[in-house]
Amino acid sequence: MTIYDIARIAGVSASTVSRVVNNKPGIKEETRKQILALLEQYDYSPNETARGLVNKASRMIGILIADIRYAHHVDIAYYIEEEMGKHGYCSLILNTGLTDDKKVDAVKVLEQRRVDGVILVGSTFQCEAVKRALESGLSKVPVVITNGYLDLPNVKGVLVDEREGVEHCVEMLTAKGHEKLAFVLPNHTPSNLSKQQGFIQGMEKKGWKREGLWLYECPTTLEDGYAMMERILEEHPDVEGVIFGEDLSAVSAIRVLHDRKIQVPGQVAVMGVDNSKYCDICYPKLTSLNNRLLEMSLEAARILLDSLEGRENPDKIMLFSRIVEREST
Amino acid sequence: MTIYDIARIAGVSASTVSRVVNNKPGIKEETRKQILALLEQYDYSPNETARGLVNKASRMIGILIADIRYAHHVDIAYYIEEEMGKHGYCSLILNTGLTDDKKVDAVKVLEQRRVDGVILVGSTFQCEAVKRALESGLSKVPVVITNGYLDLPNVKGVLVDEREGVEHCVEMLTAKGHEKLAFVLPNHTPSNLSKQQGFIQGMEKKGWKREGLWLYECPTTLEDGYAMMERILEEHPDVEGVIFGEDLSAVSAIRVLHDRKIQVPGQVAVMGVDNSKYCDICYPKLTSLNNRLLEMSLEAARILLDSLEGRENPDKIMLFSRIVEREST
DNA sequence: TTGTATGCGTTATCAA
DNA sequence: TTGATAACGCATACAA
Repeated sequence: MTIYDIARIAGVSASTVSRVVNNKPGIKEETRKQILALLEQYDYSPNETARGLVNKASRMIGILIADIRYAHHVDIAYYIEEEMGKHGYCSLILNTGLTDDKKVDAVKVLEQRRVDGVILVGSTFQCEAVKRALESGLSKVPVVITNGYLDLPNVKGVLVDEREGVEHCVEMLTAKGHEKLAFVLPNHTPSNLSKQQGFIQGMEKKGWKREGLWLYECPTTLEDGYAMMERILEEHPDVEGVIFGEDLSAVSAIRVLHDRKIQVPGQVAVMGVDNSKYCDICYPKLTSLNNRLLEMSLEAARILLDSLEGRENPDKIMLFSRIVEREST
Repeated sequence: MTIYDIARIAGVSASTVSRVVNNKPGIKEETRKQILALLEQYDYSPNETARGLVNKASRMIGILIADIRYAHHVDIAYYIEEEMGKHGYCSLILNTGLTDDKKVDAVKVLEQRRVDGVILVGSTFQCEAVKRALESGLSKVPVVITNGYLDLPNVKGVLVDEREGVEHCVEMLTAKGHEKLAFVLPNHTPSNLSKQQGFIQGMEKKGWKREGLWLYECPTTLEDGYAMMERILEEHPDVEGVIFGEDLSAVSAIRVLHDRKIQVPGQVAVMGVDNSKYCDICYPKLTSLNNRLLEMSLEAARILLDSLEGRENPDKIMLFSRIVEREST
């Protein structure tokens, strides 16, 4: 059923039907009613593809995300999809993984689909490869990156001061008497590296030497988190607190301590980052740095909508993280 | 940059460029090379919207999901997106919530977008409203529903025998000496109701009367799960086991028992359904009925691809659930 | 091997 | 208030 079909049945031209469909003025009330009835009767549904072609707007946005299965990522995707949906935009969600080539491929897909805007979820997209891909293919559409920044005229960033946040974590733990701390770095994203930076600076303020700090690296899985905590305990049996760069491995670490009958937080305090659902599920409940991912995603959607509708916004917006204390500290 | 632009620069016609772009035969090797170079040089990217219009195929599929934030839903969406992406299809993921009108709206959106196929995630879409919406708008495209079935010529279903699965849970628990069991029903989806049915039948086999069974209802949240378990303990202090229709509330229940120093599974055994990530995060780890959501989603994607590419498949495919024992039973 | 013409379903411009 | 016509970018049948 196209506007031509409807037009033929109604005995009018296609443009008249189009006007009715789009609620344009300048149509006699009588014909409008008649056509509206026909539209209803034949269950007419406008072809968005054709609209997109002539309007040069797909009313779709792209959401690039390393892996939507991470609890904090999925929340972001959910809220963005919901918010954009309210404004008539569909979301094309692409899981890219962490490798450059797949991220670039995903940008190409969005380019072919002629999305009207893009949201990059996570600082992993703050990299040269993505920057170049955006420059070549998507330099004309607004882009928002959460938890990162790309120096491109069409890209805006929503950031969280995770560096400072983790520094506060160090302060809080030492204030509670946990002085011998370790930090566990997840993937090498700019965001994670800045968390590590915060740890280093926090410890230096307490008089520790940079070289002597207990810095570790560990992938974002339960299994790796478990092995990580075991290793820390082996290498530093006197450890008094561990800050993990994300929640999932921290959750496993808690379990290690529990299995070994090491008091949490009595003997060893544990913290995560992301303030995800996992924090309330493990035992004891995990204290975590709330890096405001929810607010960040809503901000990102808002900024993208602003750009899409011609409203101005600053290039960078900064949110402040805060510690959510639970039972593990 | 369109094929016309490239054609003009190359001094050929647009159809020649189109043929090169689509790797069609019947082009002199020399011109092909020349155009390929130009395509590369000018960073040509075919407009999928225009292609979709002429090909009458969007190469997009729709994924309808009540709420992608549920751990088991997001896994499904992830695997479907990945699998379809490999075959050149983009996924339009829409969160519909549980109300009929929003589900119907989502179907309309997919209709307007002229998706080539649809996957409905979860038995919540097995309802009259969705059925009618599909009939009116999407009767021409293949649809696959996971964990449910709709009697429509273009709809195929992938099902899991959760009824039988929960019946086995009852058997297992009673075999371990937990005889006084309660069941907690999440939302009233067909899937959840069949789990409850399995519980009832399992208990009846053990000689219980249907009327005396301890049946409860509880939304899928940590808070509600906590209150639920408290209520069960209050009303039935002699309870020996609880089967929750999904994992999240079960996780909270475990915490209640732990807080009250009630041994799990010594005094009270707890089970969930979905075998989600949550099971490994809580303490003690949660035994859960694996309803094979991962395999189901891959099957759904495979069936949809088969339909899209003209291969036949049975209308229903049944998978069998199995219990994954952890520490809570 | 290549080009011309047409159509996909819309919206928009201009004329009536 | 309405209609004819031309785009939008591409693929394809047919002609050359």
